[in-house]
Amino acid sequence: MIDLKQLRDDPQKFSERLNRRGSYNLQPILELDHQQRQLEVERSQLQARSNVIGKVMGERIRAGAHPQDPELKDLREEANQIKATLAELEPKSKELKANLENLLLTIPNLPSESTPTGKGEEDNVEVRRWGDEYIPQTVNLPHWELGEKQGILNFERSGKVAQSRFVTLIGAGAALERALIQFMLDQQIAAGYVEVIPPVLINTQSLTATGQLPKFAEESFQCKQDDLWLSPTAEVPVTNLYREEVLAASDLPIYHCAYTPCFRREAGSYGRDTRGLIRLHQFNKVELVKLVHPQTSEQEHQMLVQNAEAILQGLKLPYRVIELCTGDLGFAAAKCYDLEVWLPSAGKYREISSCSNFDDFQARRGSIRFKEAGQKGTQFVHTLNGSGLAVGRTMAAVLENYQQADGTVRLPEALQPYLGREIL
RNA sequence: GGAGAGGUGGCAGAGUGGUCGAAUGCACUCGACUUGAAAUCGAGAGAAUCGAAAGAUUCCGGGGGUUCGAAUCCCCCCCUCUCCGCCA
Repeated sequence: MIDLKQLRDDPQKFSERLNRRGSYNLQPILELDHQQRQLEVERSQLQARSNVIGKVMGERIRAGAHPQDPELKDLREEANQIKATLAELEPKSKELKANLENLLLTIPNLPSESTPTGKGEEDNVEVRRWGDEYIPQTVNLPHWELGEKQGILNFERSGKVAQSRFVTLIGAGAALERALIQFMLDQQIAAGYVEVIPPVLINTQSLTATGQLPKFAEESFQCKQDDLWLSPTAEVPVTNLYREEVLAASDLPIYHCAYTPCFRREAGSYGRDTRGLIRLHQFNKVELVKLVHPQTSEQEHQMLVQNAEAILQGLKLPYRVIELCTGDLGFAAAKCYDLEVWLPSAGKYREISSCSNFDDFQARRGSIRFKEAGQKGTQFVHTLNGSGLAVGRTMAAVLENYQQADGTVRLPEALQPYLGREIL
């Protein structure tokens, strides 16, 4: 959530920053805010008088006054008047507040100063490339053909069990998936992340806090009977572990890694990536989540990206780092780097990790605060997260980049100990 | 699913209609004592909103109600715990 106070104090500057993303009309928010505050002044003055009356009557009665005394009767009548007026004001005030809140929830985060300005994908900036020398020189089978040929991936039967865009991993395929997960977790735990296995059914409040709701409801699977949703990413449950908490400054930074299945409806992606492991309704991911002191969040973000890169480097998979421009930035993000792995079947780099800094946007929506010892008041933490990595896409990259002329796959050295073999 | 108990400040835990934003303990801050620390003693200190400030309002799981006045009484919902049932 954006900071209403900041918006109010300097609407001009605020909308300039926001409009680097696209065009947003903040006028209705400012107007509602103004009305709401006026009403609030009126309401609180009446309430103050009512409180005084209550206090006075209490004192009199305890001092032995009779409730039927004329003086008390007058007070009681005045209080009843006030109560009637308040009863008219309150529904209005509630409605204003709700409308304001609903509007605020649809405004995306401000891009950070350093985020490049641009309209869309084409304006993203390549930051660096790694591992050109590992790009295969020969033309190989796409991973889904290879996987089906080897009998380690099965899409057809998965469609029977669920729908299209689901996969079943079989034999060495399942083992490879587990090995990748284990490898990723081992690396991230060594890098200082504390592993968690969170719920993957999550409530509406949690999705609202991290920014998936209310705007992107059609992206998630919902269990309507229970107000629960299937987690689209571990970002949601892990960040929400700390929702509505006041942490001690000394608790920060908090680093978590989490392996979870992720579920996405992929509404509106008909016809895109219809084959293979690239775009599924259910996939596995190892996620990195950080809650940090605002002063450190920029460095923490750089480190987070490096932690994700370390997995690709460990697997010797060629990749590049892209910084997203303002137009391509996710709803809640202030700054974001994507890691894109080389995918021979596509002849291009494909996203395999997205590492975002949300500043205090999610923390404000979820009320995740911290307190500096000895200081008054609280501050919002900064939240960050990134994939470390998307497991299915990593498997696709391994199968394609490590394919040999005879149709076998020579496993990356880092994975060999996990699988107890060199060739797949 | 059935029966019972409970949800109070960062944490623990009192409080059953009026001066309760709330005792007490822990943790926290400042001061004294000490070479320093610990221990001890004294003082301070909840959060949010509006306000330049003084101050005002709100907050005792959530929502409604009774009352001049609700943490406290009534209704609904959610959550946690215990027992029973079922189940991996």
